[in-house]
This record gives sequence, C-alpha cells and structure tokens, in this order.
Amino acid sequence: MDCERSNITILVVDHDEESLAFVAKTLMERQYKVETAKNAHDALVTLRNNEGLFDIIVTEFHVLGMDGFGFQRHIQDQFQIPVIIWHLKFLIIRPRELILVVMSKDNRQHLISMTLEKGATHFIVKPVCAEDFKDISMYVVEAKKHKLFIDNLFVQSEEQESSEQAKTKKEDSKRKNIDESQGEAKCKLVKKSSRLVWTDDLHNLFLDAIKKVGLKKAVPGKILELMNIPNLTRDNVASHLQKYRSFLDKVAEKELVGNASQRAFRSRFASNIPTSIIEEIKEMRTNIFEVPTLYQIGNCYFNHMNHGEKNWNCKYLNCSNIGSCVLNESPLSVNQNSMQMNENNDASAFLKSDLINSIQDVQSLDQLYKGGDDTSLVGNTSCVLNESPLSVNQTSMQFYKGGDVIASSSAEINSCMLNESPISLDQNSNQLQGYEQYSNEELYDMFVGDKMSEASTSATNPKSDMDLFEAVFGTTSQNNNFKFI
DNA sequence: GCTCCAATAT
DNA sequence: AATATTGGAG
Repeated sequence: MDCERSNITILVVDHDEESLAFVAKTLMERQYKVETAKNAHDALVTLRNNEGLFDIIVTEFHVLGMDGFGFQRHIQDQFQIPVIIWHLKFLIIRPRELILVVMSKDNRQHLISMTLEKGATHFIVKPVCAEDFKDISMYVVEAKKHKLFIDNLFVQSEEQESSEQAKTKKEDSKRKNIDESQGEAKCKLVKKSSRLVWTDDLHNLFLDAIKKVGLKKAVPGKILELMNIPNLTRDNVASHLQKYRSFLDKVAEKELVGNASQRAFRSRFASNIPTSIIEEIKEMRTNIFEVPTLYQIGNCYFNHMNHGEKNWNCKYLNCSNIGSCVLNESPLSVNQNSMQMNENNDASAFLKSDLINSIQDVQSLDQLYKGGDDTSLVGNTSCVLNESPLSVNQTSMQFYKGGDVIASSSAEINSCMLNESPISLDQNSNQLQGYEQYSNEELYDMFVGDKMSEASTSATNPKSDMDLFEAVFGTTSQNNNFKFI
C-alpha cells in the first residue's frame, strides 16, 4: 500500500495558505507526492505543464469557479483527473451532479459525495483532519479502475467508520449495484452510468469522419467505421449525428431568416461550425449593438452604452452585485433571476438580499452561493445573450463579446479572456474586472479629477457612495437612473 | 435482419 | 440538454 501511495501524486489547491500547508504536509507525511497551487489558474497551469503527472486533485469549493463546477469540470474533461473537494455547506442538485452534506448529531458535517458522468469526485469536510486523507489512494485506484466513470453516491453514516469498513461497504454496494439490487438504508448507490460522453476529442473525430465522406453521404455506419473507436456503437453515432444534423438545420434556418436570435449558436457544436459563419455572426452582433462598458461608482454598478456624453473607461464590477445593476439609459441590463442580460431595462431587477434568505432558497432556485460569506448569488446556467455582443460564458463565467458564445474547450475559454473582453472574472476574488481594477478611492479620484475642481475639495475626505455619486453626476441618487446597492 | 432516420424515452 | 431506445421504411 505504501508503495502504491508513493506513486500517487496529488495537486492541492487552496487560497488559504494555512490550509494549503496543512493539507500538503498531511499528505506528504503519508508518502504522497504533493504539489500545491493557490488558485484555479495556477492549478491549471501546473496541470498543463505536467500532463499526466497528477493522479488526483484536492481542492476547495471556492476554487471551483463561478458556476461552482467550472474548474472541476475543466479538470475532469481536460485532464481526466478525479477531484476531492472540501468545504461544502449545502446541497446542490444539478443534472448529473449531486452534492450531499450529511450533518451528524454533534453538528459536524460528514461525508459528501456526488455523481458525475465523468470522474470520481469525493468530498470531505473542512477543516480537514488527517484521517480524511488516509485513503486517498483508494479514490485514485478506484477512479482509474473504472476509467473515471464511477458513479458513486455513497452516504456515510454519522458514526465514523474506519476507512477499512468504508472501503468494504463501498465495494459491497458496488457489487449490489451491478446486480441491480437495492442498496441498504445506510449506504446507497446510484445506478452506474454508462452513457457515452461526447467529449470534444470524440466530437472532433466525428467531424473529421463527416468531412471525409461529405455531409450528404455521412451516415452512422460510415462515420463509425471512419472514427474507428473501440466500443463506440453505431447507435451512439446515429444519435449524435441526429443531433448534429438538427443543429445544422437550425443554423441554416437562422441564416435564412436573418434573425438576430442566436439560440442555435449556443450549442456546443457551434465552436466547430465554419469560421465564416462565426465571423458573420460577430459582424451581425457588432452592427446591432455597441459594446457596453461597465462601471462602478462606489457600490453602484451599471453599464453604459457610450452614447457619447460620458466617455469613461473605468471598469470595475463586483460580480456578486451585478444582478442589482440597472441602468435605464442602457438597452442592456442583467436579470437577477436568470443572470441573463436583457435587451430591455429590467425593471424588476432587485437586490440580492431580497432574493436570498436561506440556503433553502438557493436550493430551490437551483443557484449557487458564491464565496465564503454566503452573500452573493451567481451561477445560473443560461447566461448567453440573444442579441447582445456581451455574453457570459457558462463555464468560465467570463464576460466577453463577439460570437464566441460557446466555449466548449479550455482553449476557447482562454481565447475569450481579456484581450477580447472588457470584463473578465478573477477566480481568486470572484470579481469581474476589466483590464484594471480600482479601489473606490481611486475611482473617486478618477471621476472627480475628471470632473472639476469644485468636487475635488471634497476628495480629501472619505467619501460615501452618495458623495461619489454626486461628485460624478452632480445630482442626487433619487433620480432612479440606477440604484445603489 | 440490417441500415437509416425521425420520433420518443430516459 | 444530452444521449439512448424504439419503430417504420427500405
């Protein structure tokens, strides 16, 4: 076992230095090889630079990215590495994703686990104890054994089980699972998933095959033959082909109609449609809308369409507050519920504090709390604009403009970053930011300095949001052009 | 009985 | 939404 362990390399990711050090130390004491990263970005860089090196990731929930799973998905898709996560506080259920937090009588949170189509993900609770890491090798070995297709909904009873027992139980249940018999009350297993996942790689092979024979002659049997993937069935291909065709139909239809709605392009297939079409879409969008610039003054966030009156270029947006942003003069606003940008002003946008009263709200809204303070609401899944050049990428939660609405691979996501977008998400701070980030004081200086000397007299004193507002607009906040948060 | 496809189910 | 299954037509 020790021998096995010493062959396991773990990447630990945590923002908190103390945690990071503790976990790394704990793991190293147990003969694991350990690397650390302090945020998702570093982790990804490390992973890319050491392709194939890491067997498992240990990370915290906060690192996972804006929709709660971006980072994890990314890892599992791109690197096929299982993830252990800690520090969860609540239950989230999404398609194929299940997180459970089990509270014991002594109010301690216990085991958490989830189901994903790809990758075995295990949760442990922070603060971690050495015991939690006793059998990391088990996760790795199992993940590998099952080619990362473990479906593992395993609820530990509140009594601490020894890892040996746990392991036995787990294997027991797995056997039952295969036999399709019912799980025990204390230990449930979800039916093993065997669904094919059309990864980018697989899809690209699929496309290559179609290219070879031409779309007209592309039939399931032929594609299957050309793809030459073991275990892939004709039915798999047929199903995928059907979907791909329907996507193409949609594209064709939109083109004919010249409709501005880009729904069809939300499909992940869109990343592979001919560049010319994408260019066309981009152009269409650019012609329809100017790119909004996002601003903050104090705690007020809004966007502005650069109508010419004000030519500010300060960009600073706190993501947690974006939903509260309403600006009447802008044709774009953010709907708090859907996190979609709407063409019309969203009169019904309201403060997030009105939205969220409890964890139950989060659950029922199928939305995630973001950040350790449980203060913000983010992460709905449908964030792509129909008609605006400004979009939110579902995976990275980055704002970007242009037609690259669907970033299905890491490369595409990266390409959507700052150089193209006025706004991006800083995964550390979970703040949306532009090229530069400013403090309120800097903002004040900037605005007031721009404005005129009359206002700069008050710049010497700390400014309230109201002061900032007045300094910049010369009016009071009651004109309802926007709200203070 | 096999392939393809569209519709339907999960 | 994505993938699997079904059933009719050839």
